[in-house]
Amino acid sequence: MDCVRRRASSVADDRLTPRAREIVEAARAVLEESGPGSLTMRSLADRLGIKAPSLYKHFPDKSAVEVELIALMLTESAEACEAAEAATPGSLAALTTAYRDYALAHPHLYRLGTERPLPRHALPPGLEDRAAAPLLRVCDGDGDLARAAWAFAHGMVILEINGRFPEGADLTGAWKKGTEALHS
Amino acid sequence: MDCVRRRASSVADDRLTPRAREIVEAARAVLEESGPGSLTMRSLADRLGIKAPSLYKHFPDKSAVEVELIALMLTESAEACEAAEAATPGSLAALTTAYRDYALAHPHLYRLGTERPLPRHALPPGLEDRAAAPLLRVCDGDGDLARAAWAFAHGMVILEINGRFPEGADLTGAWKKGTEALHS
DNA sequence: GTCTATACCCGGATAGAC
DNA sequence: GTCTATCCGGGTATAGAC
Repeated sequence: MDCVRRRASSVADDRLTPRAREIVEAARAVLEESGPGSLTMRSLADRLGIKAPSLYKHFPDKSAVEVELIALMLTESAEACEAAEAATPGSLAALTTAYRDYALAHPHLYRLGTERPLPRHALPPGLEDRAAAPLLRVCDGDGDLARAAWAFAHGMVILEINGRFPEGADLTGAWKKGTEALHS
Repeated sequence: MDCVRRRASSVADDRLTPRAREIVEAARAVLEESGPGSLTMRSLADRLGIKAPSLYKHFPDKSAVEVELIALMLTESAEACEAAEAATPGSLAALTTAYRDYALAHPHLYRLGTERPLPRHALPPGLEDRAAAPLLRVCDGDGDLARAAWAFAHGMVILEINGRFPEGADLTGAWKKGTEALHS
């Protein structure tokens, strides 16, 4: 199967022209540095050294750019989970740790990719399943358990990103308790 | 202690003038009907039959209105959980069910109350603790477990609100699995 | 406590020249 | 593929009269 070598692309592959890929990378940089409220067509153009109207030669509208960012996040977090699974097969703890680390390293991107319904029709085929697969394998195909574990991990991550836990609370205990309870 | 009877206020108590309370109730209605993007000072004024600038006689700015909405959400969800605890003491399932029901009945309000850091300085004293107390009691004072259970419940709720689970997936199985695993 | 008028800023997006 | 010029809408918020 290694004839189908998978590229560790920083931005989704053939779906985009080279220039469009550069734009998405710039959008990602703006988003991660300054948050979603600062990602505008103007700020994006500024970072690229062009004017905002030029962007519309490459994307029909802003939401098309955002879709690519969402696809990017899903791909990267799937890759992170696949790597964790490869390193420590069958471990829910390894998976949740990888998931947490990725999300906290890219909070704005993670949020963008989870705060709205998936634009399924516009995503690369199979991406959603790919992102879900490692967790489902760890749960031995138990979809209910996998969803519960996902909810736990997402809840922990997003509550932390949103600053909802008290002050400097140490959350490793909560991660441990939850992961062990759902264990697998 | 019943000399300190607690009112089942629809909007936070003495913190606000009667007119300000009406404004918050209108804001709640707009938010729940049309979503956060539609809650503007203009739309809020429209619903009240006044002009937007008049609102600034009652609130210094828009965020002050939002703080009241957040306080409202926390109070109501705490009340829902307290009622569930009173009806079925010691049951995590009863608690998560009440939490879920409240959140899904008021998705926009719930989201507003969880998507950003708590404005702790502006909230009624003790409200955050009150909201956390029932879950902490069910977890026998185990803070790590309580946080894990909260993350699970919030994750389930917010992923459902955000339309992230596949199509018409039945989630009761996942709720059951997660609640039993964290059991208490 | 409400009004009118208005300032101010910012966003997405289009037309048409080069 | 980029530009300039521009439109259009929408938001928060203030000043000052009544």
